[in-house]
Order: sequence, then structure tokens, then C-alpha cells
Amino acid sequence: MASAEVLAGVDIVALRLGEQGALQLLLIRRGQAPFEGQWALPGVLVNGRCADASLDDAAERALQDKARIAPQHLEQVATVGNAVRDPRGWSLSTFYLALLAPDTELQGEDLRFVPLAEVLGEALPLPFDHTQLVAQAAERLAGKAVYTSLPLYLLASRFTVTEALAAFQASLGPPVQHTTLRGRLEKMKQHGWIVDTGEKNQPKMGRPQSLLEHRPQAAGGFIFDRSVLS
Amino acid sequence: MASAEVLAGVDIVALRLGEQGALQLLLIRRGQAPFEGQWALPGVLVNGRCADASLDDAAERALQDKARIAPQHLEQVATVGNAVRDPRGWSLSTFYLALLAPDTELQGEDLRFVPLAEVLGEALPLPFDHTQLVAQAAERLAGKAVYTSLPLYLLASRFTVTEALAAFQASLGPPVQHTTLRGRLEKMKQHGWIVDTGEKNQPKMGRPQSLLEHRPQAAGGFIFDRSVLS
DNA sequence: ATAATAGTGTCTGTGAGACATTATGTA
DNA sequence: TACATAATGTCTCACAGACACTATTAT
Repeated sequence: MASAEVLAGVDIVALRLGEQGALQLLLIRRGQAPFEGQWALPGVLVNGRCADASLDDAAERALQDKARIAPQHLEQVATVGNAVRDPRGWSLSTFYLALLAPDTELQGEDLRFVPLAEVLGEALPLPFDHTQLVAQAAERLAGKAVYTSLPLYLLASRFTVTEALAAFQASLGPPVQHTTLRGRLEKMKQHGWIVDTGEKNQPKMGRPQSLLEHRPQAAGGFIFDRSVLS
Repeated sequence: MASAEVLAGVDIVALRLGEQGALQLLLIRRGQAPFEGQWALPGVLVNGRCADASLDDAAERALQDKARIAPQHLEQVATVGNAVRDPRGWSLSTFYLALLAPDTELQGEDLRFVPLAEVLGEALPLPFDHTQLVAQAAERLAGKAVYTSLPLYLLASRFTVTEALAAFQASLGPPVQHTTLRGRLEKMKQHGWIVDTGEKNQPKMGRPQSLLEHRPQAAGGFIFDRSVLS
């Protein structure tokens, strides 16, 4: 019976792999107070009046309604709650990591991608505690890139080894040996997570690249049994 | 300004390593509706009127106020939210995994430890969706036991290799080679996470065991760079 | 031919898995 | 002595890291 007064919402840290191999973060211009007009993470409030069947559905709705985007991967990262993160009072935010296809396009003036590095480097400050949420989500991606194939969700379903290398490097930070990655992709092939379309992709110069196809066999990424050591 | 009507709370999945090497779950008898009188996870509601500085503080408070217990490890697992988990309406629960010392004792008739296996096997049903929360928390422990030293938080700070073996087996499920564990403990020694107190522990029969001391150097467990393969 | 890029082969090191062997206590 | 338990040693295997080498295209 006792209805608690808590402001609860979901926020989405949606990442795309840009042309230059750098990660980009999706931001939306806020249409309401507080922080109206500022660029922030897309998100929605959750409450009993909304039609969300579950919190995860609310996260999907946030991306769908605010940006007309369907992510290739969506996972809950964590929930933060305290009295100071929102000027309106004690508030909760359950935030999600979303990985987008590289060809994801935005429609509308109030949506935009910015370089993730600028947000993490605080050159581009965000309202609320959104910078921290972004940092935690990026850490999650980096952490999982060490021992799973999660970064592949940053690519189109058909991809080349070079593109996969870019996705892992962008997610991890430090460079990865291409032979290491090839070994891991080979392992995934054996488990049906990747199939080799016989086709080739011809870059401007050099030998043609094999076109692989990502075939996720379960939620999340393929789990390797070793970490990629630094 | 718009205050959303959401029931938000934290629930704690607190585990202790029992004498027989099986994990035990802390339950509390509910003092209020709904499900008054039934055994359930300890938890508290969060709202602006409470003195909690943050969600993590609320989790600590839940254990402290309800059970007078301070865990050796406490980590957020996830947040579930939907319209059906609580008869009162749309509700959120951020649930935590707590690892307790093996000598943790309970005071009061409304607190009790039950075998974790009985809850997971649904021989002992819990109200709300607490059985699911317990399952997810146990999965988290098992998942991290594969590549971190998290199960050591189930032991007293001074422990033997045999006890560590029991903690890992209880957390993981499948048995672990003691040589593998010794190798990992050796690695932890090199990084200062474990020191060898020169002392010995004499079991009823057989060779005395070395007494090790757990010296966590960071939050969470020590991270190994390989998983313990099945 | 030369440059550029893709892909393979080789060698090393590390740590898990499995199992045998040795060490050190009690009855 | 026999027995029980702890601790160490040895061998294999899988895979990451590093780097050399080969392959296939365009100019």
C-alpha cells in the first residue's frame, strides 16, 4: 500500500563503431527540465502508468521511442541511486549498454553521435551523473571484450577480420594481435558462432578479405576460456 | 516534479559456507504484508524519506538492520522490474550478493539459514520472485568463481587450502583439482593477496595444513587470466 | 616490379588437467 | 607399523604473444 516516492528510470549508453575505428556515443537533446536543451543519454522514466512489461522492455522502449533504433545487443550494466544525482531528489537509474550496427543512422536534429573519448575525457560534460554511467558501461564492454566476443555486435552481421580487429581494439583500448583474434574467430567457427561465406571483399589495395558472418548462438557473446593478456 | 509511483527496494542474497561444505542462504520471516510470516530474502524499501545516501548504503543497511550482519563481500547483481513480481503493483528490486564469514551467527527467531540447494531446487519456495533472484545471484558467484578468487570471501580470513577447495566447489558446482587451486593461490601470494602465516592447523588425522591469510588488495576478487576449464 | 593488405606457420611461455609421488602427522 | 591427509613433481595440452613468411590483389 505504501507508495514510495522514488524517481526511477532507465538510461541507455548506446555505442557505435565509427568510420575511423573510434567508438561513438548516442546523445539526445533533452526536451524537458531539468537540463532542458542539453545533450544527455537517452532514457525514460518507469512507473506503473507506463505500459512497460518489465525493466528490460523499458530499456528497449527508450531506444525505440527516443531514437527509432534497435540495438544488436542490449544488456543491463547496473543501477545507481542516491539523493544528489538528480536535482529533483532521490532517484534511481538502471542503465544499459547498447551496441549498435555501424550503419546506424539518426533521424532528427535532437539526436547525435559524439566521440566516446571526448565524454570519457570530460572534454564533453554531460548532465546528471551521465559521464559516470558512460564510464561504467565502457568498462563493462572492455571487461567483456577480454574474454568474450561481445565487440562483434558493433559490426554488421557480415564482417571481415580487419573490421573485427577494429571492434576489439576500440572496445579494449590496447592493440590486439591479429593472429590472436584469428585464433578466437576460428574457435567460434567450430561452435557455429561464425560461418565463412565463401565471398570476398575487395579493399582498394591488397589481397581480398574473407567475408565472415556472425551467427550468435546465445545471448551475450561467445565465451573464451582465456583472457587476452595485455 | 512529476513523482513516479514505483515501489523500489533492495534485496540481499546472503550466502554462508556451512559445515558440510554446502552453501546456505539467509532468510528472514516477513513481519508485514504481503506474505507476512513467510520466509523471504532480507530487504528494505528505498525512498527519499530514508537516510540512505546511496543504493549501496541501502543494501548495507538492509543487512545491518534486519540481521545485524556485516558481509565480507557485497556486490550488486542486477535490477528486476515488472508489474507482476509484487502484488502491490509495478515494483523494482535491486538485488545484491553478500558473502558471509562461516562463523556468522544469527540472533533472533525470525532469522535462519537454509540450504541453498533446496531453494534452487524449488523444494523450498520463496515469495515474490525471490527464487529467481537467488538463482541469478548464485550464477553470478559461480561465474566469477571461474576466473576470480571471490569464493575466498566465504572463508575466515585465516584459512587452509582444504577450506578454500570447499569454498570453490560449493560456488562452482563441479569439483576442482587441488593442484589447480594451489597454483592459483600461489599466484595470489605473489601479488600480496595471500600471505603464508607460518602456522599450522592440525586436523584429526594426517599431515598438518598450512594456515594462509586472505589480504584483499582491491574490491572484488583477484582476477586470474584463465578460466578453470570444465 | 612494387606496394599494400590478407592470411599462415613457427616458436615460446604460461597455466590448467591429470596423476603419481613424497611428506608429516595420528592411532 | 598402518593409515590418513597435505603438499609437491611431472607430463601433456591448449592457447596467447610475437614475429617471420607467404599469398593475392592494384598500380
